[in-house]
Amino acid sequence: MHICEVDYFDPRKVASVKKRFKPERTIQLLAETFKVLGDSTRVKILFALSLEELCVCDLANLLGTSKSNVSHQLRLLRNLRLVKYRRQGKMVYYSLDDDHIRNLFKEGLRHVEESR
Amino acid sequence: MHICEVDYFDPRKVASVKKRFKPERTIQLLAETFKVLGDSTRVKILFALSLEELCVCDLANLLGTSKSNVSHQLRLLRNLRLVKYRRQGKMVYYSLDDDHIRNLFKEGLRHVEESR
DNA sequence: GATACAATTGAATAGGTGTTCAACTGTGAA
DNA sequence: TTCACAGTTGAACACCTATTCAATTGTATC
Repeated sequence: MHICEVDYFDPRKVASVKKRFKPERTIQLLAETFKVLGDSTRVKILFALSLEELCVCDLANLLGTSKSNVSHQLRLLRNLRLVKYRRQGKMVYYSLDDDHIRNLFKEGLRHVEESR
Repeated sequence: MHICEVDYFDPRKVASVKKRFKPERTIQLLAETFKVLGDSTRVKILFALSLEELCVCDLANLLGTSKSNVSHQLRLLRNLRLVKYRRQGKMVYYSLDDDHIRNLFKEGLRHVEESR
């Protein structure tokens, strides 16, 4: 055990971990991605979009909330490229951006469904 | 296209999605799990623990923050059973609870590292 | 043009969250 | 029992976020 000005810790371990650490930017992006998934309204939106392409009105009706709210949440999801959209007339149809997010979702579901 | 009191939407699609929806409790748990992953301090802690078993002091030194802060974050991670710990003398050693969380992490990393 | 309406946007606000500080617990050693 | 210190806890505070409301934009139809 080694000493430091304030506290005891294991500098060998700490150095070894530090060496293998991901760059700050990667950590940041990862946290932001998880954060945007960390809200039940957005989880519902993403789950719905994993089943069908839907418009804002469909989503609002499905979730029992306002179009405005859905639109706000979709903007966050768009910013992190988790969903994509296409315009058809007055409607805007949303869907998942790729299979990555689908896998992330599936892995998360497995975690919460298998434990307890 | 069908009409509803307030807005236009597709009741066939909406009903189909509704039928296949996960229970509210599952959605909630999934959102909570993602939410706890959605903070860079906690991401760092989890990434570090995915490499080595570490004590609170090690983590505080590694992240350049206080033991108090690390301890607070670890409590959140403990509550969702993402990390486990063992006491050895005065020290408490933390590690990832299982491989689930490791996979979730890996999937998230793949997402942010591959895109752009 | 004017109207209808899906969707977006900005402001406002109530409630939530991360970090710090100080006090406290629990364990081992003297 | 007393001390040292790793770790935890609670309160406080500044900051962030989800939702609502009102106003606006964009597209199609009349």
